[in-house]
Amino acid sequence: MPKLTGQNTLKIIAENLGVSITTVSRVLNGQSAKYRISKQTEQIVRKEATRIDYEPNLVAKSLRLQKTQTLGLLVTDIANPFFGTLARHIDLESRKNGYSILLCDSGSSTEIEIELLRLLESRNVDGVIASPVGQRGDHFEQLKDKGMPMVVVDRYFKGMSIPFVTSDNYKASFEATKYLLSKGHRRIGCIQGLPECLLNTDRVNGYKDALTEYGVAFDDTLVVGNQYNRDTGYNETKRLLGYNPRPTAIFSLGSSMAFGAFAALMEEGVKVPEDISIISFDEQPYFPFLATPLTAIAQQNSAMGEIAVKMIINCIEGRNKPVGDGVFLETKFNIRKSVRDFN
Amino acid sequence: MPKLTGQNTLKIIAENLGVSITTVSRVLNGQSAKYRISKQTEQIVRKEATRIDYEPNLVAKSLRLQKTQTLGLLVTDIANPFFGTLARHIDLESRKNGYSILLCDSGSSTEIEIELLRLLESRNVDGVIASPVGQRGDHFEQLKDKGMPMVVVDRYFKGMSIPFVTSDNYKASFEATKYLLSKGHRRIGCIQGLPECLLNTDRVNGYKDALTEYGVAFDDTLVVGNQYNRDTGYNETKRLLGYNPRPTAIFSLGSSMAFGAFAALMEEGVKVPEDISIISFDEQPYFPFLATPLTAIAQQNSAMGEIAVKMIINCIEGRNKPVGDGVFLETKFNIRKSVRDFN
DNA sequence: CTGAAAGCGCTAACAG
DNA sequence: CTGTTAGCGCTTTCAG
Repeated sequence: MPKLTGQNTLKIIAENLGVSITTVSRVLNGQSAKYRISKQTEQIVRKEATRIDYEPNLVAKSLRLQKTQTLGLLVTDIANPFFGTLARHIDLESRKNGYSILLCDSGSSTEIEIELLRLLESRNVDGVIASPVGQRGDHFEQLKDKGMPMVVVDRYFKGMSIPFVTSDNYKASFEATKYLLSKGHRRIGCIQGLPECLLNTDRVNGYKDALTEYGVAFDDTLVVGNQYNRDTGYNETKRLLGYNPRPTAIFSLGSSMAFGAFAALMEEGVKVPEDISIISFDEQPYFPFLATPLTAIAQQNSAMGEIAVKMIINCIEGRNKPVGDGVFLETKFNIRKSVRDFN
Repeated sequence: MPKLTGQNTLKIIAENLGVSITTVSRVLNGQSAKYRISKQTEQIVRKEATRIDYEPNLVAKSLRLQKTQTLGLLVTDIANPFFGTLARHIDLESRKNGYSILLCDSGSSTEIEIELLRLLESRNVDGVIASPVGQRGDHFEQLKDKGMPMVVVDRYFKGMSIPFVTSDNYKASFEATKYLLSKGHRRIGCIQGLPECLLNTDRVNGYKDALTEYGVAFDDTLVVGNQYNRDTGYNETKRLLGYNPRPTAIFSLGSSMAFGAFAALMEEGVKVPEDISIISFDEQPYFPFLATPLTAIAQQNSAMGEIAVKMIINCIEGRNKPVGDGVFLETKFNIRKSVRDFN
């Protein structure tokens, strides 16, 4: 009696049945019609396959086809809910299209990022969706130039030739700042992420231009921070609190920083929004339930993931549908209770 | 001039150099000494490899070695910060040991879970770390019986033969409930997750036994809910609010449910802890900053991930170090402001 | 309608 | 010290 469990192969089925491996392969790949395989042969092959619970060896298939049906997902921190949500949608959408996800967390280290990119290449992923750590994207461009389909999410670079999906950062930032200005704020601290990152620059520019529109002189000492993380928000907020005159509002260019900022404020006993106002770029589900519900710019998380997958699959499968250079998604401004109205 | 970019192979190096593929393979795998390859040969091989920027084809290697250096990570929802954090540590620890992570999000669907398990098998992962959806773990046992190394995190099953890492759920729940009782609460609503899941049962039992210790009769109408998600917390809280007499406290057996519960309470204008108290099993970073800072049971997230990886690698590499049946990690009870003291 | 044979890129006997 | 050969499991010409 042939074996029932374990690693079955086409060969085993073929031997059990006395047909060729080729035939089994064809049947199981739905090519019976194409090769005019007799209904009867097809029947017995299928039957035997289910009987021994055959599972194709995708590694062998990958090697042969030079296609792994795998996408590399490179993020800076999968524990960050922003990327968690993104990953979820990327995972779902990928699976729908027959791809699996190889997860890589760079921990915001460029060095590791480079290493991981090599790993993904070595593992022959069909494409990579990445949210880069830093300012320079040379290693991304390099990989892309080697022919690896790539899509960048959230962050992007100056003069980058890689298609990307992100939010309309400039516009969202511009309007959030105008909102602050319209409420009478004139001295607005801005906690930024990676300074040279285009994502960041766009947000900062939105902030600046809004000030200009209101005839408020730009004060570069008010723009602080250099990392998209909680500690930055925390530390820079404490620094801003020491300013004289103290800013009346803080615009945080990321939700982790906003969280850190909020924590610092609470720790210092500074009341929001009475003593200081705060707005966050990027939303979190718990924002409405904080001690002071946070006003925030919500990004289209799920759309971002789905579009990224669609773009990369377009690249991979070389469909004619034009792959845009980049997509800027609309954001939603959720006004809550963290901004004081001076009017 | 030989090519410089693209998919290089051992063969290319061998041809460029006029040596055999075997030799190249040996050098690049650090077996020069073992095979007494001349320093000179080693030199030129290494040089050529870096010159053409050779990257081994891990798919081919996997097929040949019957080992993919890949771990399947199966979770119910990667967007949930609990799993996000877990994933992060699993990813880091895996990479340290030379493994990559194939991410699979079941979306809490058993059907998809089964499908994904087959996929992971098909992809020849060396092992799987899973946080199962439901009550029954048959498909997990089946895969394990086929010889797949497996470790279960967070959740676990009755009579399961798969090693697991989780928190000391019973004890943590027992003590949290006692805390509530010590503050004078006698009517304590309990929002549970999957009823038949052992993780849940343990937590419910801790709750029950604490009541018993305080001589409080167990009222099964007070145990509500059936899913580890926000909606459950939200809906069941609204239901509990309708009870007469109304419970004075809610013990939520998961943080997503606690979040939903908190949202429901705020929406209904019920004050925490004045009108009703709340405790959450499982901690979230934002809990201290909510409108009422939530008292919660913190789990050892990072340790859980690291231990899971160590366990699975032990299984895979069949080291002698005994792999325990299961590990129950200590929890930490973080007392904040969400429990009213009736004393 | 079916099969034999080659080969994806790699490692590991075995041979010298 | 180095090379030849076989083969991991699969798909795909090519041949019949």
